[in-house]
Amino acid sequence: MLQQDALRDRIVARFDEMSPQLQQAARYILENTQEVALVSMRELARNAGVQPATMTRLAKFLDLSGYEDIRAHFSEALRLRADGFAARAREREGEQGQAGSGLAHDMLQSLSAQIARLSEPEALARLEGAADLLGQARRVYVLGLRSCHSVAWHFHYVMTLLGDRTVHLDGPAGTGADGLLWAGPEDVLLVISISPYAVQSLELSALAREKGLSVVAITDSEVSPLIAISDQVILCSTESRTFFHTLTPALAVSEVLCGLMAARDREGSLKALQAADQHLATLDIYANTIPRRRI
Amino acid sequence: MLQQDALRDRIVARFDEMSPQLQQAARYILENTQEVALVSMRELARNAGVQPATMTRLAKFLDLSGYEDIRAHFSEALRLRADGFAARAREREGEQGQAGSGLAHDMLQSLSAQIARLSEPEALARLEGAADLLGQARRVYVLGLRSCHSVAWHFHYVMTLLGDRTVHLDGPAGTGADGLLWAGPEDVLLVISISPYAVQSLELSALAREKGLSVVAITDSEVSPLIAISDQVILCSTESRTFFHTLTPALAVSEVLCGLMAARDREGSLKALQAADQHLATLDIYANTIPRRRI
DNA sequence: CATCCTGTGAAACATTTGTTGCAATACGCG
DNA sequence: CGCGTATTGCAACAAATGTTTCACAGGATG
Repeated sequence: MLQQDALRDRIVARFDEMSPQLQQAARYILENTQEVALVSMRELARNAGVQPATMTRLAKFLDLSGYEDIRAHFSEALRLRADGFAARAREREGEQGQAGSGLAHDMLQSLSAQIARLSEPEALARLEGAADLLGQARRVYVLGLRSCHSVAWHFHYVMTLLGDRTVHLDGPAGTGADGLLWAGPEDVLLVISISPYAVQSLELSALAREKGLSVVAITDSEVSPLIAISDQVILCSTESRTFFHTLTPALAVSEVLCGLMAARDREGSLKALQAADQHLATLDIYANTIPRRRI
Repeated sequence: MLQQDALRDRIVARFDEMSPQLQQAARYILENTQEVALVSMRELARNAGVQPATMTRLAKFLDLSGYEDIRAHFSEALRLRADGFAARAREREGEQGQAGSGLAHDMLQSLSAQIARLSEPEALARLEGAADLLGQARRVYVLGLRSCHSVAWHFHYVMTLLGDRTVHLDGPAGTGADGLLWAGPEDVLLVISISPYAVQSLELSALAREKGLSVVAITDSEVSPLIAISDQVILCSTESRTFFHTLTPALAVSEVLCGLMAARDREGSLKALQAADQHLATLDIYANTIPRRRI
């Protein structure tokens, strides 16, 4: 256990002052950390050869309000560890009076973990597979509606800098779907959709499939309706402590896909980017200082 | 998840036969596996937005004797997973040297770290400050062009679900800027811009400032031109191992801002979201299965 | 239209949980 | 030995858990 663990340290530090029974309980906890999170206090006490009350007393002895605090602590530790998340101690010591003051911190930690989880071997394999498919396509149609628009658009935008192979299936006046008109079996549809799934995204994906396109899906669950009709699926978490779903992991996925595709053809990508740079330069799109006002 | 997981597979396999409520429960379990082991059934049900009884019913549906079987299974999985963690970490170190194929892994690790860095005290303080300012505004104008469009739009989209205070400064036919016409000192401009900075973003921000608006900026550097004209600045890294900049941290920031603002007024937010849900439901925007084709 | 059926929410249920008060015990010290 | 203190076990407690039951709503079927 690499991470700093305040509670664990406290137990060790005060171990000598404890009564024999408390020591027995404490010893068992130290040696079976994860059990604390996984079983009830009574069962833990049973396994430790100790009375249930002793666990409560141990908690009080450690200046905690009750056994629940012990469990909460080790639960959190286990959560983080199972996340495969590089140990980052959560110091909850100073809970500010403000409601939701720790929210930002929690959200960011959680996002960081969710993205880290994407770098597990299985997810990586899926990313590679998807990049393969997208890389071979004659044209890549990108579809993401409502909340997923941001991801779809960003993917399209980046790919635009690398060439003109991508088509964004969106547009004013509901003409988005028209883009599929000339699509065929050599093409690929990249669809991003999370629960609740926009009907139109599902319909268009099904249509694309019928037209013979391959389908790559970025979605949120193994039971997403997109799974059935997709050749490659990338799953990303959307859980958030807020009222809404997060799209940050999905965006990360789309950026990785762009990165992988660009890496397949370094030469071409560089040349394309130079062309894009030049194009944008002649249009005076960018600046580094606040421009004086043209009146 | 490398290991075979019979129960998980069974859930996925029989998902289609489930009733909507069962599906919702099953979906949550699939996406939050570890929570099953760590919290009580009732709490799990609460988080999944489902009645406690539904969890029991799900267990029965899966031919188990009760919910306890589900928990036992995922507990065991988590136990194994946590045990295997040390080994896996060592594996990960070994993989580092690989070229090309490690790109995805590197990118994700790096993104994870960048976001984690945002939860440092100073960044958190800035986030709180920005949320304060945005929360007090009569109206929030959101501006993000080119690559930053995705972030701006996502912020606007989420805030739309919470009310009608935000105005997205973008639109077809170059009319985006017109939105500022009626803006005044009680309003706030949220501008997202990273290097290279779009001229128009800078111009509009300067204009907003002249009209008396407060300015909150999400940008990438302490020497960003936006710093000079902003009341609150949130810095986020855009470094990436690819040819392009990453916007994932910026998106994370925007989601945190949304989260903070929603948390200030839980009541109002919940009510607004319910209204939005109802609105979208009556429009039949969403579905959970691929719709049969309307011919 | 009546009828069945399935899916759902709410309430009641027995059980288990974590906690606490109290008596029994062990132990140190004069 | 006697006494006081600290530790322990036990039993009772309220709160929660997981389960079951029942009634109702909505859709299909005859």
